[in-house]
Amino acid sequence: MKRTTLKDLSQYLSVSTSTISRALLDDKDVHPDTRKKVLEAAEKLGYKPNLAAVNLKYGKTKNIGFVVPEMVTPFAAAVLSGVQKVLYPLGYKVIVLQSDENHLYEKDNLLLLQDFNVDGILLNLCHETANIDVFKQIMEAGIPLVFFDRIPPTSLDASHVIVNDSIKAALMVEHLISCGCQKIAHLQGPSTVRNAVERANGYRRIMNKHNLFQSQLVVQTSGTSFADGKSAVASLLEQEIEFDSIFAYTDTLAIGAMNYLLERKVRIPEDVAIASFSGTQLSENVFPQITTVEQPLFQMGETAASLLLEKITNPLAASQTIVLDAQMKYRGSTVNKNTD
Amino acid sequence: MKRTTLKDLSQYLSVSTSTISRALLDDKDVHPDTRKKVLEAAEKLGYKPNLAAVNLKYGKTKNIGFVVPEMVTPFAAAVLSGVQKVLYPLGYKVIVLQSDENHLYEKDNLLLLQDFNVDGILLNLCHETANIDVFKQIMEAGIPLVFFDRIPPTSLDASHVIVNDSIKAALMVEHLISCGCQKIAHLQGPSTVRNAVERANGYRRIMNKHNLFQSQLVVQTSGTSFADGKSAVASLLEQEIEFDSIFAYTDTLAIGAMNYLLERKVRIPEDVAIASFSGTQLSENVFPQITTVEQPLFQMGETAASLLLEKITNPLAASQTIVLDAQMKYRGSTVNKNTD
DNA sequence: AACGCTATTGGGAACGTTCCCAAAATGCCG
DNA sequence: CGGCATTTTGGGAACGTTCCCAATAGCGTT
Repeated sequence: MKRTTLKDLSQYLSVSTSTISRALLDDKDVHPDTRKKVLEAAEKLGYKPNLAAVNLKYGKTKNIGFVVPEMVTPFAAAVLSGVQKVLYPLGYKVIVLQSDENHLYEKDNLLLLQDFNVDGILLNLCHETANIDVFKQIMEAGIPLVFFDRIPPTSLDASHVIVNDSIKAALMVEHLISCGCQKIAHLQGPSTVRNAVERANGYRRIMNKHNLFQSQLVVQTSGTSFADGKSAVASLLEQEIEFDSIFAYTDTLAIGAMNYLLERKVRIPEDVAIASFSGTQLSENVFPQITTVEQPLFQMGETAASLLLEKITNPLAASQTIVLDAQMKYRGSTVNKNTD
Repeated sequence: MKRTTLKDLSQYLSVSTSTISRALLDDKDVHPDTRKKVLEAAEKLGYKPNLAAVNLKYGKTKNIGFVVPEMVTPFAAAVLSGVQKVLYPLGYKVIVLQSDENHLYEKDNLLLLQDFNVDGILLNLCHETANIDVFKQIMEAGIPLVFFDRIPPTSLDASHVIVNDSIKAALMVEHLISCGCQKIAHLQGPSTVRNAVERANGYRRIMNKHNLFQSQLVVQTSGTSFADGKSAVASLLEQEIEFDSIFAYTDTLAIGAMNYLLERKVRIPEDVAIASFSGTQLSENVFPQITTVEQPLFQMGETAASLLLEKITNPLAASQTIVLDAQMKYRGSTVNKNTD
């Protein structure tokens, strides 16, 4: 069961390991005949290079860390698919870690990846500022870091992939208004996340523009779970704050809120219209389907992976921030609100 | 920026690399004083062992493959958490691969992992029989394979983790009957998956027992997506087959079906009760919440990882099949069906 | 003081590659 | 056919560990 090594091939063919290595690596100066012989023998003996040895030699592990707050939501999974699409054909291995929306775990995860000696890290962070020191330390250790979706505030010298949150949030609020909504509640998400703030800014801008803004309509949640969405809308009801629609930071918040309302026989969208921002399949797999800003998640993964590769192959490459275009999806949770 | 190596420490302390290695590995015969010195120096110079070198030395990669049909459903994510819980503290790296419910991709993934020289593979397969040869070949190459959830039919010498599908499915059908259901449709899922067949068996047994079985009530879907659930229930409606409830192979099928019915103003559970089998968060995050057989997913991951570790540390360890206990969860999609 | 223990240390091979450098083989020219 | 350039090959160091084996130091015994 022992793996066949270069040495085995060398013995089998009575040719030095140097030549074999060259033949296998498609080196120019090796005789076509010997190359052919080598390739055949390799095939026959089932030779597979020992990656540990190669890694040792090159000083690279070909491991990439992928750290996300959670994976129970399809968000990270969709991004991961894009990442894998780019990275696997190149022989990279993607190591997935979940931080459980806890920056302490996030720190552990990052340090673990550093121990693993990964060639680079793709990160969707769970707290904007908590681990800045860790990010810095890792980058100083020569491990490139690329952020996607939720990025850190200070300008670390790292690449980022985001969407234009503020503008698309603004468009979504305009849409709600065009549906006849006036009292648009906003479930904002944690203030420790840049995204949430950006989207809230877009919301506020349009609400002000139409002279509809009321601070009490904005509910800040501590997380982004379904439960957070529920408790947010519950608090609105409890305080008897009137609202005819909801714009939520994520699909999960929106769905949590919607379910809470449906339990109370509130009609969607007739009584309350609902819109969100995210782009996971979730918004399509509930009833009614939720109007949302759909982010190009697969593309986000591809882009982040490409940026990381750039940094890996050339550590001096300039950092970039790529802004992807998200799409408006109008669905049952908002349209035809007033046709009853 | 160069990593500090044993040699650096050796030079710094004027002590041989052997001793340093011993001190770091907690070898018994090294003087306490020198050990202390070594540990301090290692700390000070930020020594991290080069895993590539260690792997080369030991002939292990400490990489584990985790291959699943998809990750957009929280199922695999929950199992993965359990796997990580067990494996990460031991220094293993988990490489995640998605097969997109396509056995050709599954094959590619497995071969990729073999190229990566992983120490073992955790696998939830997407087709029972298609890749048996690949499984065999990989196991013959000395890479242990542990199956969870969907396992292959023939008795490969591999460990498995499953739940008792048939019994729990039966219990669920009994529950539906106790809710007053008589015409229980079953969305079966692909016949190429053992699970689906087991659950269908449980269903059929109880239906027969109560003399309720009608073959037309069973719809076999080609996949397990939301869309499959929709089209399955659509075909029932189209054929004008009467049903007062649905028992679905997975949460996704159930939800797809439910949404389709809700769109058509069918009341859940009053007109049609719905039950499923899975245990993902999905069933709780729709309205009404879905009655389901909840599998212990985290535990499934832990168990599978432990079984794999056993095989890794002792290649001659006997294969085991561990059957976990799933829990019945009664929720709004079935209870109080007849209180209107 | 010589001896034999044990506790501690050092030297160096080995893991499987890659690649530099030198050696050998080949081809071509006059 | 000698000499030179060019193609092709081989030897062996290096990557950073671990661990076997040998060497040394320390210490108690007689």
